[in-house]
Amino acid sequence: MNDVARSAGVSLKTVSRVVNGETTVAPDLAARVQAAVASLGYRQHLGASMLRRNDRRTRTIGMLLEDVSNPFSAAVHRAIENEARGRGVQVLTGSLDEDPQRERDLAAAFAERQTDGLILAPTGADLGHLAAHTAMPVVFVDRTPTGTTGDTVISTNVSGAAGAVRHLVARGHRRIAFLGDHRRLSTARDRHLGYERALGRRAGPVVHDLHDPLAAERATIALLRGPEPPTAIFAAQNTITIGVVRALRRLGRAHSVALVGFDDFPLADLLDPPVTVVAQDPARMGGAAAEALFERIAGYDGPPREIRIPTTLIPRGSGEL
Amino acid sequence: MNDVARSAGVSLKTVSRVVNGETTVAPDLAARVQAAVASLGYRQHLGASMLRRNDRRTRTIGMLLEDVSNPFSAAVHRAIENEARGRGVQVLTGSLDEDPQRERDLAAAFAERQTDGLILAPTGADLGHLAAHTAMPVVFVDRTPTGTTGDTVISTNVSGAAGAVRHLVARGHRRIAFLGDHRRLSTARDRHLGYERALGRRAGPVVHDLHDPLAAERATIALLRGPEPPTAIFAAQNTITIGVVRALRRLGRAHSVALVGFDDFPLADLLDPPVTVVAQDPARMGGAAAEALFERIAGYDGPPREIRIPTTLIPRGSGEL
DNA sequence: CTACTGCGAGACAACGTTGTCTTTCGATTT
DNA sequence: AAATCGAAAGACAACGTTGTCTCGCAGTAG
Repeated sequence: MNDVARSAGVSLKTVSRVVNGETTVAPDLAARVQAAVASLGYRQHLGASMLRRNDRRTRTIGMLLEDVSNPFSAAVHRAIENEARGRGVQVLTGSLDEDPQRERDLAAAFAERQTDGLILAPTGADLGHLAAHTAMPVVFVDRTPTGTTGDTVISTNVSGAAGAVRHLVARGHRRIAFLGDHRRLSTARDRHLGYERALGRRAGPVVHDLHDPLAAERATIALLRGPEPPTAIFAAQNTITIGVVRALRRLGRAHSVALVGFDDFPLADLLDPPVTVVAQDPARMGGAAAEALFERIAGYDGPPREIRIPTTLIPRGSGEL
Repeated sequence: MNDVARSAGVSLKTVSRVVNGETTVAPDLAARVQAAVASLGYRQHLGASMLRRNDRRTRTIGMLLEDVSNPFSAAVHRAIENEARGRGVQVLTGSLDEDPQRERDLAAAFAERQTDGLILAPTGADLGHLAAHTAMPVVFVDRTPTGTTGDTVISTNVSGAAGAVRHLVARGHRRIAFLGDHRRLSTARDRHLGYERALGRRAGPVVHDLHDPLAAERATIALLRGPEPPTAIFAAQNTITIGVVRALRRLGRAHSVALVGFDDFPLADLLDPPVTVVAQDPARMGGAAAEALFERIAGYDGPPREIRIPTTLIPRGSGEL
C-alpha cells in the first residue's frame, strides 16, 4: 500500500479511500491510484483491514459437521457454501467424528480466527463452552444442542419416523425392528420416539448405538437369526440402512424382509429391491441454517428459533413387500 | 489482553509471553497470568498476532474442488482436513462448478485472507492469474494445471484407463465405446488417451463432453440404439458411470452390455450386476496434496513435482460379461 | 473584500499483538 | 567490595489498514 501511494503520488489514506470505493476522491487521482494498484498487483490485507474497521467482520464463517465426506454432511456443506457465496463470505470447515473434544477445539480455533459465525451439527456433548465465544453467533443444524440454546434447523424426525413405520404397518407388518444410532444424538432419540409412537405396545426388537454399516450389518444378521425374527426393519440413519441392505443381501432375504431407511442416499433407487426411504432435505437444511446465521450476524436478536424441515416418504420397493 | 494484564498486575508483553509459552517468565507471575486468562476468558486474536509476527502464518489453507458434495471431492476434502488437523491448520473450502471465473475469484478471496497455501483442482482454464498471489504456494490435485506449474497430484489416468479397456478386450469385446467428460479437463483427455492406446485402430464409438448422469444416460441409449452398437462401455468418470448404469437398466441390457467405470463410487458393489471399476484413491490423493503443500509452506523450494497415485481395477461383474 | 461553507486530501492515532531494546535487580566473579 | 553478568520484565515501535480530525483552498454570500 505504501508502494501504491508513492507510485501514485498520494497519501496512504487516499489509497485506502480508492480501494474502499469512497466517493470523496477526485476522479483523476482515483484513476492514478487504480493504475498503480493494477500495475503493482496490490491486494488488500483483509486481516489488517478488519483489525482497524469498526464492524469487525472477517466475512468468514465456520461450519462443523459430523464428517464432510458423508453424503448428508456434504450436501449440507454445499448448501451453506451456496448461501455464503452470494454474500462474499468464505467457509471454514471441519469434521467432528462425534468427538466432543474436537468440537470444543475447533469451535475455539474458529473463534480465534474471528469467524463471524458458526454452523454446528453438535456431537451431543454439553455445549456450555460455546458461551465463551460471545462474539460468534451459532446456529445448530441436524441435531438439537445440549447445554445451550440457539437457532436450530432439524428434520421432522419424530413424524418422519412414525410415517415410515406406519407405512410398514399398513403393509401388514407386525414385527418391525428399529435400528438406531447413538442415543446421545437427538436425531436417534427422536426417530426412536416416532417409531414408538407409531407402534405403541407392539414395538418390536430395538437395537441402539449403531454407527457404521458394519455394526448395522451384524445387528441385522443377529436379529434375523434370533428367535422371533422381524418381518420388517426401520433403519434410522443412512449408514445403518446400507448395513442392513448388505445383511439382507448376504442372507438372501432382500426380497422377503421389508426395509425403510431414514435419510435418502445416492443410488438407493438402483438397488434390488430399490430402497424405500424417508428422505431428508439436506440442501434445504443447510440453506436455512446459513440464512438464519446471516440474520444473526446482521444483528437479529430475537429468541432462539426452531426451523423444522419436512421429510418425504419415497416408496421404492423395499418397504412394500 | 489489557484487562488480563491489569488483572494480573503485569505488562502487556508479559501476558503475550505467557500466552505464547515463552519460558522467560517467573513461575508465580505466569500462574497469575494464567489465572487471569482463565477467569476473563481471554483468547488470542489470531489476526492481530499474525499481523505482527515475523512468520506471517495464518495457519489456514484454502481448498478449491469441483464440488464438495461430489463423493470424490468430498473424500479428497476429508483427507486434506486430516493432514491439516495434526498441524493445527484450518481449511477454507470452495466449489468451482467448472467455472473459471469462480476459480479466479475464490483464489483471490483466499489470498486476501492470507491463507498460507492453496490446494486446487483446476477447471481447465488458464491459471496465469495465480502468479499475482506470490506469497501463496499452490498444489494441484486431480488435474494438471494450464498456464502455470506447480506440484501436482494425479491418478495414473492413462494406464488406469488402458488397463480397464484391456480388461474388456481380454473378455472378448471388440466394440468398446468411450464416454468421457469435457475435453478441456486433463483427466478426460488422459483417460481417452489410455483408451486409444489400448485399442489402437480398433477404437470404437467415442462420446466426449458428458458431465452429468443424464447426459451420459442419453448418450448410452443413443449408442445402443444406433447402428453397430458397442458390446462394452468404458465410462471415464463416476457420474458418467452412473448414467450408463441407468441407461442399461432402462433398456434391460445391464447383463448383456459390459461396463467398466473410472473412479469407484459408494454401493457400486451392491448394484446388479455389481459395477467393475478402476478405483482411484481420493484419500491418498488429498493426503499427498496436503503433504506437498505443507512442505512448500515450510519453505521447500524444489522444482514442481508430479505425484502419481496408482489406480486399481476392481472386477465386480459388470465388466466380466 | 471579508467571512463563511464545503469538499478533497493528508496527518495522526488506533485496532491487538509481538519483536527489539532497555531497565532493574540479584547473583557471581575477581 | 567493586565490577560484571544474566535473567526477568517493561517500554516502545511496528505490522497494514481505516476512523477522525485538521488543513487548505475554491466558491459563495453578505
